[in-house]
Amino acid sequence: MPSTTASSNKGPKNACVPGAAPLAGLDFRAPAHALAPLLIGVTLLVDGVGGRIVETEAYGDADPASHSFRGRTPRNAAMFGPPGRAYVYRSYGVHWCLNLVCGAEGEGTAVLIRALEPTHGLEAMCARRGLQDERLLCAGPGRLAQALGIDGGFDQLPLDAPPFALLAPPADAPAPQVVSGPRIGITRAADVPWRFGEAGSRFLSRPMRGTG
DNA sequence: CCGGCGATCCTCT
DNA sequence: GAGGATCGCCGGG
Repeated sequence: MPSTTASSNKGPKNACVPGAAPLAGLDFRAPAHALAPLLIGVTLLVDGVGGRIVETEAYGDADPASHSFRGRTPRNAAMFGPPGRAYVYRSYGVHWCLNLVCGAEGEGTAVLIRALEPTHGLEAMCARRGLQDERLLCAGPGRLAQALGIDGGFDQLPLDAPPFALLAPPADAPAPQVVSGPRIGITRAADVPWRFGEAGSRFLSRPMRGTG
């Protein structure tokens, strides 16, 4: 169904940018705790490889668990830049982890992508991970970064252009049931229920215990 | 199935 | 100089 009334001012901001990848209709100016559950069910691709987001965590303004809590540093600079870009950091000196910067510019908020249901480029992901087991390909922030080939060179890259792509779920797809619970692997603000996941998904990094 | 620990490196105290 | 927004392996129950 071609629309002759083309682009209204309600459309995505990047709708007319040549070469721009879709942003799945998401508004990255939203606060992290509001955006994080909306990302469940969205497909995340890097160079066409990736899957459906099934687990996220919000890291907010004045959040003691956030890398941005003690102010801007060289490592977390991406968090204080414009929303809609990547923040990639190295964890435990070994793993890379991907965040999507959101909120107001300079606020220092982001959403950590914790798990994907693999859907695109299974062969490439298995090769990078050295695994056959589909369930473990992207079940964790370090695992999914390895599967998608994400490293420090992806820090600060915009999410609305290659190699990144964010695809909204099909219009006829049932909305995923999203549950929340405490975030994983942190010591401060450990009770804040800012971990979000698709209920019943077998691709989570760990089972969701929390309430819906 | 579960808990413990080493890897590995950079950041901030 | 300590400690991670982690992972995978090892050992024991």
